[in-house]
Amino acid sequence: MHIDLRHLRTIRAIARAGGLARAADELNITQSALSHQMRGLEDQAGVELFVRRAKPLRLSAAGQKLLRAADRILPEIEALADEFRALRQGRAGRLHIAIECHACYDWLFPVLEQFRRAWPDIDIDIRAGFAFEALAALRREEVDFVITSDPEPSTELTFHPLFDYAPTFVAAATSPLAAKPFVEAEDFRDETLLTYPVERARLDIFTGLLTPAHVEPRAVRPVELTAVMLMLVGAGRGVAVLPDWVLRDVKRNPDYITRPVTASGLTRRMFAATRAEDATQPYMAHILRLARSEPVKLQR
Amino acid sequence: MHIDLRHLRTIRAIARAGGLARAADELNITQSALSHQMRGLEDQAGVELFVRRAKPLRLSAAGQKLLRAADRILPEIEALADEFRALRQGRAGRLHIAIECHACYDWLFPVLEQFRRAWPDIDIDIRAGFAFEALAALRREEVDFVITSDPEPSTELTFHPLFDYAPTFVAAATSPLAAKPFVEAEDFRDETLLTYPVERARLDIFTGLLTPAHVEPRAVRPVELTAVMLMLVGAGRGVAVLPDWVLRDVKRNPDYITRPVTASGLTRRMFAATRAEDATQPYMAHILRLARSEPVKLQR
DNA sequence: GAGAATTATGAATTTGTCTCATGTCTTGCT
DNA sequence: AGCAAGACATGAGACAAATTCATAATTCTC
Repeated sequence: MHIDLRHLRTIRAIARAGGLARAADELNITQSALSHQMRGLEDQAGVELFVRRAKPLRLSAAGQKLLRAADRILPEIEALADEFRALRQGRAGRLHIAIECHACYDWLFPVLEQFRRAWPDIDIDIRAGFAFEALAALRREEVDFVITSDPEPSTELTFHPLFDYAPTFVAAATSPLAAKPFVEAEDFRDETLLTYPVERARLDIFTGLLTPAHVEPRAVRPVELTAVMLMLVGAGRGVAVLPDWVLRDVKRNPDYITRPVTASGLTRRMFAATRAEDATQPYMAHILRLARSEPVKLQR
Repeated sequence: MHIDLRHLRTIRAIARAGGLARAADELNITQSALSHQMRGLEDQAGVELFVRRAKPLRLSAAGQKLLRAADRILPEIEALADEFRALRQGRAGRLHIAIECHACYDWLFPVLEQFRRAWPDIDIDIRAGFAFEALAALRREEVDFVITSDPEPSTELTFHPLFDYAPTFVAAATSPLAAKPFVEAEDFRDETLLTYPVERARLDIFTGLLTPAHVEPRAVRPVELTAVMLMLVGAGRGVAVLPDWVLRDVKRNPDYITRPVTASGLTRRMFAATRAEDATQPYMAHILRLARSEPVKLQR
């Protein structure tokens, strides 16, 4: 059977207008077309849709079933069209985020909380960016927003600078290194270094200091969670290098000391990557604005 | 926007099959057609429906919305088609009944109760047939089944004989007429006659006796309900002529007497009228069978 | 029962959908 | 890295279907 949305619209118009002629007017087609159309459906379905004998035209049992179906289905189609419109206008959309940076959860959650309120129709999700190549996933549209500190030149992707941060050394207050105004590569030789469990190429302390200096810490211990890492540091079980914003609370804690890495301090820049085509979306502009301002508050 | 059920079926097949080519196979259509089709909707709606860059093909945000809509809407269409099929096969249908005969409720309700159980998909309704021309309404398909004792020749309508009944005189046991073996026209001259509030042409006692004999009762008092009528008769406030099946209980009640009307008794035949086209429907056959057997039980 | 209004019908036209042939892109293999 | 295989895109033409136009047939109203 070949029921079609057109038939639903037509039966609805006929019921509303109370006749083919008026309904045709309403739908901006000829009365003839409606007659043919309904006739076609009647033939296909093998049922009478309305009682032709009587004026005003009345719907038959089958016609009423059709009408009820129309009243249920057409609004759904309308809603779908609205959703598409919203998508096209950028009111709705998808924002699946991949973070290559463990410590970024700290500022990302507050950012998303604000964003969610402003853009209720955007579908938000976060995918831990450690199991896969985040930028490749971005290119393949598996995610839409990647937080990374390693931009790579690309015409397809846009890298939006978010903020600068200083990978900062943190140790227990009892550490001998507390005596130094800053730490340097050699200082790590006898330390247990606590890091997130990712490849060294994505760890600031290795890319920015230890790898160029060819220094290997006494031990490198992977730790998943920032809070656990800080706990271990406080207990003197190791030292760590973390973004400054993570250490905001720790700086005021007498159990810890924080020191710049090298005399001048390391400086890194955090980026958000999007596909170039998406970069103009209003909601992208908004989350970028939030992702620039929110972490800075944490750094102060 | 020109969303169509075809698009819903297609997106569903694509999601199920995991690609245009396989989906095309499933729908018995070329891959090219699907490509064109989806492209057309994308152009119209101004949204991307799936991520083409990656294999296996994945639905975009918009595509997923479309798919969800399809999963909600297509089953409704299926259900509608099923209903049409039921209507065509005569499993479903409408049985709106008009009765011109007040006393017929007595047997009609038990009949409908049985019928309802056998044909749950038939839409049953009763419309008191007093306010309008029942047979005209039948012709105009405002009702589907008319209970009447006045058939009129028609090619369009079919009159199915149901059963014969005897309009029977009933009075209080204290009535002087109790002495007579039957009543005749002259006996009404000094009586208050209780009747249903309908035109005389539809009252058996007038059409069958009083009008031909040119006898006018002392008074004619309209009463709506059969039970009330019998109560008034029992109290000696009037006499009535009612179908025999209504008087089944009264016959065994010493407060009442019942007598044939005229020496030979009146005999009338009850009919059910349907449109000729409907007469072959299986459910019509069923209700006719019930309407023939049930009243006879009441008459015994 | 004539006129007005409404629906039905048939042929022609327009519109839209599908297929065919082929191009382009992605991917997986060596 | 290059090539073959698989999968989607594209354009032109064939085909089907929906619509229109013109007109006939109903039904209702006065």
